[in-house]
Amino acid sequence: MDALNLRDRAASGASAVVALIEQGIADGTWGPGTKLPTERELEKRFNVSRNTLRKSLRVLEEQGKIVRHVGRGSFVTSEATVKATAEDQSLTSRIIGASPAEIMELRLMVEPQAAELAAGRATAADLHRMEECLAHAERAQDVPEFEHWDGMLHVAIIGAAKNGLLSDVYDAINAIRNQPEWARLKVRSLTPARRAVYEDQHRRIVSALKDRDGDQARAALQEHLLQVRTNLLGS
Amino acid sequence: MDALNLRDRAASGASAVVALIEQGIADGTWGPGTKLPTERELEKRFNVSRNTLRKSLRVLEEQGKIVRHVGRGSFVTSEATVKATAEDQSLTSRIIGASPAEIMELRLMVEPQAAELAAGRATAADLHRMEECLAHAERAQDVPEFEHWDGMLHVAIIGAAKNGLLSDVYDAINAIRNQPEWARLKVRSLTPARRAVYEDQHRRIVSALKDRDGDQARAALQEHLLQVRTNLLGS
DNA sequence: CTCCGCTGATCCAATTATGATCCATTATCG
DNA sequence: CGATAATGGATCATAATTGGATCAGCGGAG
Repeated sequence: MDALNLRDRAASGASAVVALIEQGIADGTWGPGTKLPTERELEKRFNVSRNTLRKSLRVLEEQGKIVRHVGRGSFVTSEATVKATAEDQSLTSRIIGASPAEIMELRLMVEPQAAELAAGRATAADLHRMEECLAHAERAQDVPEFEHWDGMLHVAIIGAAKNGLLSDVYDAINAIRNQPEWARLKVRSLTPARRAVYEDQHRRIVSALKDRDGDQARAALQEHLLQVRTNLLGS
Repeated sequence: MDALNLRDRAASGASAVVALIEQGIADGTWGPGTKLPTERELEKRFNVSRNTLRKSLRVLEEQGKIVRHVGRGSFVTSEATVKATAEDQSLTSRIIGASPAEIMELRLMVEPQAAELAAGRATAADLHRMEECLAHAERAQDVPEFEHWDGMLHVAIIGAAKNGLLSDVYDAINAIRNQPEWARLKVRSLTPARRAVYEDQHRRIVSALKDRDGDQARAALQEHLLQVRTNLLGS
């Protein structure tokens, strides 16, 4: 089983291929007017059958993002990149238009201090919930599942700070974090080794909270987030 | 929130799973029209049998929160998504319901660190805007006018941190200045003596920013906010 | 003990993906 | 020009995926 096979990922299928190609157009891999690789090439690159690949290309063609000519190839429309970026910004602009760098910066501002507060305010139920998130995360079979419980843990920590407004704000941030684009970023950056590091850091954070050690909790969470940021965005 | 608690009482029931999935939809884990993991995936993730999982899904389907198609999968309803996004966008309205104590706590978390960032990122225009706010505030004839320029100054400082997401969040918090209840609280607490103290603190903050002294800026803003909190809420 | 809910297993039906084959059009080169 | 290769277009039988449904068994609550 090739781990890189799209086929055995949860998000496999034609729509996933559409997203990948859209991203390639958006990020400039295939600029305006350039020729895409041949279908028989893309089929191998994305590890899908040619039929599936062709279905994806048809979607992109109907969206006007590419044009196809028999015997010549498929080409990115000149306005496709404009469309793609405009779409991205309209879909995500409101609160969602934040860059991963901005999000991580905000999280680094808020979460460590929230952890410090949580150390003094967390109830037994809060701590227990965190333990459960830890357990679930460590039992997770794949990246999305791990991410799910990872997110829940952070939510639990924020919640333990007993500031409803803070929780609301964090929920808004979390909603951004769950955008597909951001998810892709996370999946790419989460190697098994890094996941092990995260689990260790998580344990340390929760441990500090259980010890009611605010300084330790703040430091541990800050260290964790700095690690996450480095892994996500590079140093 | 209690969903996780329910799970470990050896009674990991269908209702608990419903709550978990509802939360996943609410917090954006499974957002707009996205496809839920397959039943055989969710059954493993939540550690329940497929029958139980399916019972939960049926509840969610009857609530109109998801739709299911044989051979395709289960999808979050756009209606459910609207609810989720509505939650995001009504962040402002929820903030209005937040207590002054919560708001001040959040401001104390965010603003000092934002000031530290602003020290390194503020443009000449940013600093000039702050100076203007200072001048206007000191020339203010009454409390509401002073409050206006006071608020603008804080917005300017946040803006100088050059984090659009942070600015958005702060704008939402700041919107509360228009709320009658909050305004009344401020009017009561703003004596001439305190206003003089604020003006002095403001000057020190801006001065530190102009000196590019992040530590000083953070400390000054923190001191200021602690003072404000004390005046507003009592020690 | 009985009842109810959860489990694990099995089979079914709808949908999608696959792999192979052949066709139509265009590009390349002698 | 003409032959050949390359490329998109199309179809089909088969396999894999996924929700739908049922059933016997098990275990705790009443």
